[in-house]
Amino acid sequence: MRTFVAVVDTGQFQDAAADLSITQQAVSKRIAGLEKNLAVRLFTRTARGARLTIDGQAFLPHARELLRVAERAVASVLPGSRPLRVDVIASRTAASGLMRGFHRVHPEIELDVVMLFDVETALSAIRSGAIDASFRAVAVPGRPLPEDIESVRVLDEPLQLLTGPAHTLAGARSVTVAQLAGHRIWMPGIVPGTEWAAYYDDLVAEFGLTIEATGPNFGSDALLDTIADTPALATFMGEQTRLVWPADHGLRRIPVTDPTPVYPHSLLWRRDNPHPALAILHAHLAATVASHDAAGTWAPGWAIQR
Amino acid sequence: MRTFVAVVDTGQFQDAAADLSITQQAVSKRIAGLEKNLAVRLFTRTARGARLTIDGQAFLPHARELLRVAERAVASVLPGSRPLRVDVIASRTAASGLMRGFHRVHPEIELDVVMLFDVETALSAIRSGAIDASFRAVAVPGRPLPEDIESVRVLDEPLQLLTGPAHTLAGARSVTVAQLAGHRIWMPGIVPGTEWAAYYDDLVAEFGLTIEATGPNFGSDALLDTIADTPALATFMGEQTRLVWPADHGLRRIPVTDPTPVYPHSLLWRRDNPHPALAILHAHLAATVASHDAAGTWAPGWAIQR
DNA sequence: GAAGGTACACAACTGTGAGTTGTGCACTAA
DNA sequence: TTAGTGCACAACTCACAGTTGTGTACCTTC
Repeated sequence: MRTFVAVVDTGQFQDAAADLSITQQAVSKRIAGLEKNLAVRLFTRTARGARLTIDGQAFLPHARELLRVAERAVASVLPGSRPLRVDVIASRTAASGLMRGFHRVHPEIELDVVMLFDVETALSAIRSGAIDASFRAVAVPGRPLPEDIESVRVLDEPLQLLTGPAHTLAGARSVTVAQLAGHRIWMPGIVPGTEWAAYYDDLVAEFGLTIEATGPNFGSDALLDTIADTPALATFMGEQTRLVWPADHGLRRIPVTDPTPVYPHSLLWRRDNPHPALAILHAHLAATVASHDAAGTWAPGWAIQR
Repeated sequence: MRTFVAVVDTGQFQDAAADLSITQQAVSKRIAGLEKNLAVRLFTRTARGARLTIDGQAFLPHARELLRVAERAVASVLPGSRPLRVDVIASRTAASGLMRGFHRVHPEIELDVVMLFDVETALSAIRSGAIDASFRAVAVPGRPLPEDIESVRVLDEPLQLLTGPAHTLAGARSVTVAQLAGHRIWMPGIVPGTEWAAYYDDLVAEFGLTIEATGPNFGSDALLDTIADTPALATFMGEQTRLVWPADHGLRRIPVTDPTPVYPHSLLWRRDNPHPALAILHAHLAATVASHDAAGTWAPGWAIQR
């Protein structure tokens, strides 16, 4: 591809060869090989160089695009000034929504979004420099943030109840936390020891809910399937979580009140991380993000910032 | 890249090897080579397979994108069902605007836009099947359309006068064609024998204008530069042509009236071309395109459809 | 804790093919 | 014609991708 583009840019096999520091014959072979693979003639050879055929013209923008993508791919892991690498707690949560908003405002900043296992993994990744920032809930009891990690609370995401159409509460406009006592709430895939587990442990302890956090996570499809079909089962879901689900399947999202449980997202990063885009990310979040610990909401005591 | 993605998808070197019909050792070598080139570890090897490192996670979407682009690149020249290939008379004209509009409405249709030399080249390319359709002005005198080529007039693009800030007409809200007599109008890069030349020949003959079509085309930058700096010089430009030019440079676009010269764009295609997207393109253009030969406009006699 | 199984890495070997040099041919310009 | 330019073909070399064979680490099972 690089050779093809070089020939297009120079207009000659010979000059392209010089650019690539190989012989003209090698360029000839590469182009011939490419043409053979594609079963198409890319250049018309003349005595004054090479001109693109129509197939070559059609191929050219794709070739350039390929080189661009390849360059970005390499840049994504380049130890030097690689794209800003941000860990989000899960796709389709408020955190990735925040990152989408950031990308809209700053499309020039290259981003790589990854998803790590838990806050511990995220912290060691931040400390090692493997990632630049993480959206997580802090600080889980018994795990104070290290000295060199900074954090700022950026968003409280209200939890909603998700039920199937046959659930007792399916018709409610909203439910109070007290009303949820006695109902089975299913949160599969919550791994003990993670911040999710700590969050729901506190929620259970505070309001006497029945949360079944057991069972493997077979993916959100399986979860939603079960919720839709089981009248006695409900689950919690972030307000901003986008369901990938046929709209008419009868799933109901019901706001929870008195108080509204919110999941506290903080941005974590290493104080001495020199990545220029990191400061822009703080500034963006500080400017765009709603207030937290609002009246009528509940978050675990360890997350409340004094 | 394909190997990397295969390992990610299967979670194991062995299964990836089976997918690719090579040995596990070859996969190991390929991944090791990729990691060496990138100077980064992509997988953590465990006794139950391979898991992505953080660098690997960041790299993965780029790798997938690269494969997608590569596939599209091959498809762009695939003799079978390749993307619809359309020739436009020049970028930044109404024709490419039409194609952008078509792409907005039908993003699922793969397009390749090329620019051929003149209507003759376009016609032979259409007949040979190298391209599927072409936006051109027809029918130039002495060159009737072949029997097997169909055409439909799709757009009349009004010409505007483009002047520098010091030009006599720079302050005018609009000018009549009669007012242009005696002014120097410069259209470099118009090659004799092309449909552009035929168009301007007719325009000159009809209204007694002075059009200097001589001189090589050094690109639109050079043209605009000269126009901006030369008080006695102006040029024509399509109303929908987008200038890539600092807005404050003082260039003036002045509508021309009594009558408004319009450049007649037709869509040409081979009657028996079976490409499914071609019919969609006709239908789209028929539905969205404004009327032509409107009152108060002028087009060459050979272009008027009876 | 020993035995067996799984999964990846290393070593040695082989063959393809990318690159090289050398040359030929087609076209252009003087 | 003649000289010059530009790409293709031929023969050769060697690097390396892929193969077989083997080693090692780790997990599972009894």
